[in-house]
Amino acid sequence: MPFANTEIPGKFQALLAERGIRMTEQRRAILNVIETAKRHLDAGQVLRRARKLEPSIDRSTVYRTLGLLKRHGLIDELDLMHLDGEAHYYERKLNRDHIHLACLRCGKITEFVSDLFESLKEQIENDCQYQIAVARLEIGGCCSNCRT
Amino acid sequence: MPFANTEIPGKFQALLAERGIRMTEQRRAILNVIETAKRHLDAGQVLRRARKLEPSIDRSTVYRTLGLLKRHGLIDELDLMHLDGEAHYYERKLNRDHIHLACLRCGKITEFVSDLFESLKEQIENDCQYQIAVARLEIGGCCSNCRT
DNA sequence: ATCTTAATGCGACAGTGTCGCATTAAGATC
DNA sequence: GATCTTAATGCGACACTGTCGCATTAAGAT
Repeated sequence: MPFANTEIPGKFQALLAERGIRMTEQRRAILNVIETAKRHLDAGQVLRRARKLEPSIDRSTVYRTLGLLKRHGLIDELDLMHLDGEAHYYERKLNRDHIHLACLRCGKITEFVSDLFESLKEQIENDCQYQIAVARLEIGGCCSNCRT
Repeated sequence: MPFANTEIPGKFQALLAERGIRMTEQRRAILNVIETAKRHLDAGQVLRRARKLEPSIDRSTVYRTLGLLKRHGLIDELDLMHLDGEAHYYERKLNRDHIHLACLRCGKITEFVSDLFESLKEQIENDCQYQIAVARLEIGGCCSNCRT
């Protein structure tokens, strides 16, 4: 998935094994797809790609696996301003939260990290007495390419 | 909708009239529902409430009207971390963007404004050369009530 | 009162995501 | 390696959201 690709492939598998979760051919295929994806994929795209590795995989297995990874905090679920239909997109969770900018004209997704974002989250935790589990900042607008 | 309820009821109707958009009984009912709502409503809830004022209203009219209001920048569409199903929630657009905090335990939605958020948006516009149309910051976590 | 055309209701549809249930296979145990 | 327990799978059915085309209705200008 986008951004620093410093993650070790197979990390998901190791992390799930640690927690005593069974590994199946289907899961291996799905994890592989997500770990090696270069862009944000929705559930349907994950299914189609995983089927190339393991043709028997069913739609519901993909949803169940995505749910599993979400519950274990290994992936984040995004809407990306619903640029294309109503599906959700998934990406590996990295050490640092990032902001998603979706160009409403060309559909390009840009990622951005910011210390200000980190400060804002801290402010919220303090001022609102909130314990943040997920923070999703999505921006829709017009990218520089589309304005020139 | 939540927050400072300083808006004049009927404002939507006036704004749409200004732009030469036809007013119908159905639209009046839907606008009324959204303008007087005290919490975030999804399309289905808007439909049910609007039907109490104008029983003939169809589902597709609600969707078309929500689309109209969105296109004219009068309402914002939210996901609220999909606390309940996959529907979208709608709220009157106010002068100032606010952050939505969704408690994953009790489902309570809290709203929060922050200068830091405004600065962050400025930073993004500058650093990324982006023209922001919509900025949606949604946070999932645990509210103070649920932790005591 | 007439006319144009935007807006509506209706029906059909595609897509996403969920669930129950019978079957299969992971991986622990011997 | 064979056996066993139970988690995971595939399948089918389902609910729900959101979209669209089309014939009909009614807004509001004339």
